[in-house]
Amino acid sequence: MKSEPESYSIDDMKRDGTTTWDGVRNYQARNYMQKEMAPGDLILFYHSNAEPTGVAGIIEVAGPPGPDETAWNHKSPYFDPDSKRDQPTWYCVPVKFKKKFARVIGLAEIKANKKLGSMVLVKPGTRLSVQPVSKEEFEIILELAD
DNA sequence: GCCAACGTTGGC
DNA sequence: GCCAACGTTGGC
Repeated sequence: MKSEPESYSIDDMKRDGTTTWDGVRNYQARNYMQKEMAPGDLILFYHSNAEPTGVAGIIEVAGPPGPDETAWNHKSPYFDPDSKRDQPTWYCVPVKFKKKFARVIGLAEIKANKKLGSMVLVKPGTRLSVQPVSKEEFEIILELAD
C-alpha cells in the first residue's frame, strides 16, 4: 500500500497503531481491498513521492473490508455523491502497525534486484496505490530490511 | 517543476 | 462505442 509520507507516513501509522485505509478512489485498488485481502494479511507500507521513495515498514490487515465512510462526508476531499448508503461505491480495510524498517528499502534498490523484477511495483506504468505482492517478494523485501 | 502513463469524463 | 480532453499519480 502506497502513501505519501507528507500526508500519512509510517511514523503516523506507528503513532496511531490502527487506521482505516480510506480515500482510495480507484476501482482496481478498491477491489484488492474489498475482495483479495483478509484479516491477518501482511502489507508493505510504501512511501511514494518522498525522499527516499520505497518500502518503509510493515502493516497488517486488521479486519474485514467495510464501506469507505469518507465518501459520504461532504467535508471530506474524498466525498463522492455517487456512493449510496445502501450500495457503497468505495470500500476499504482497517490496518494496524506492525514494524518500521531501520531504513527505507528504496525503489532503485528494488528495481536493481533481479528477484524482484516481477513485482507489480516495478512494472512500467503501474500507479495503483494498492497492489498485490507475492509471498516470495514480500520475504525478499524483509531480508533486505535486515 | 516537469512530464509520461494512465484512468475517467463527456461530447458525438 | 469511440476518442479527445482533462486530472491524477508518482518518479526524477
